Amino acid sequence: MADDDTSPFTQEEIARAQSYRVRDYPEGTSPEVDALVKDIITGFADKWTFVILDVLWDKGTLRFSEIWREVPEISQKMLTQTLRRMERDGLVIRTLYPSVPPKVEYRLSALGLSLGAAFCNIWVWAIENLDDVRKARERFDSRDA
Amino acid sequence: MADDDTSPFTQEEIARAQSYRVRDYPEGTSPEVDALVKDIITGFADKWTFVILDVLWDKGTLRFSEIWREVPEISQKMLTQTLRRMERDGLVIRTLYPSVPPKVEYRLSALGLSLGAAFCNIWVWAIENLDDVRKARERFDSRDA
DNA sequence: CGGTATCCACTTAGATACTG
DNA sequence: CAGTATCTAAGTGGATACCG
Repeated sequence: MADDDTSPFTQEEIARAQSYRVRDYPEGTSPEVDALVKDIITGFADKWTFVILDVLWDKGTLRFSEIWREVPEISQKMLTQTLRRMERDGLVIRTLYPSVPPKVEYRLSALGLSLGAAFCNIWVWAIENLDDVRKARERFDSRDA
Repeated sequence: MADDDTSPFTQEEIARAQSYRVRDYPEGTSPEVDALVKDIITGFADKWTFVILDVLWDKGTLRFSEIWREVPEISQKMLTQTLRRMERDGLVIRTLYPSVPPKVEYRLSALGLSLGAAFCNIWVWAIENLDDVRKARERFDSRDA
């Protein structure tokens, strides 16, 4: 949003909003980079990626079954799929111990760790604004009661 | 992740990751709050919400058709749906001018603005780590060539 | 202009069965 | 244990037509 005085927000609101933000956008991003970035973001804007990132952030290194225990609502298929995609994107490191039965461990890479840190702000936002969202929903839903 | 010395990351990697993060989690979140927060997050972890949040952040106040012009790939149905949900969640403010033909303007609420600020970090992360992700993908894809 | 309603193609994800 | 393969139910989103 432009930082001129057409802003519909008070200084206080803006300051509060900015408290969730660390850095400014880099200058002069090309439309091409823009598109790629949007691609990456929308690719990661996935329910399970979010949850698994959170779990690995909290617990460190986990086996496949241990992750599953932390997130029982996920199906085995989706867990495998999500982990595979995160591995492909360089977010998690998969270590296979060739024993019988096999043992596979997952942990965040440095890249995944940094993405987790970025997501932290969203998490904090959600906690701090949970009530406002709830109230907004109630207000909206009771408008046509 | 636990901050003990079992961490698989170097101090530098951790410092770098933390540069995307503003605040720590609040202490002692209950499992109940946890679930609600996860709900909100996964509810917002949606492709179009992300894009529209970005557009309104950049442009300020826009009419329905103006948003659509900024995001031509979206269908009218999804645009309406997404905007409606964002309005319900208190993220955007919808102003209807009862003229003929009707004119409807959308802008971020203070709540939406603060969520946008939080998402800013993800955006910055994507820009700065675009290349690493691309390389990781190439490496992964060429492993079984 | 800014929607809503309907229909339909396609994707997605859960359940189940099987395997190295 | 940690997957893969297959089938199917449900959900999602696009196209189209129409409306205040």
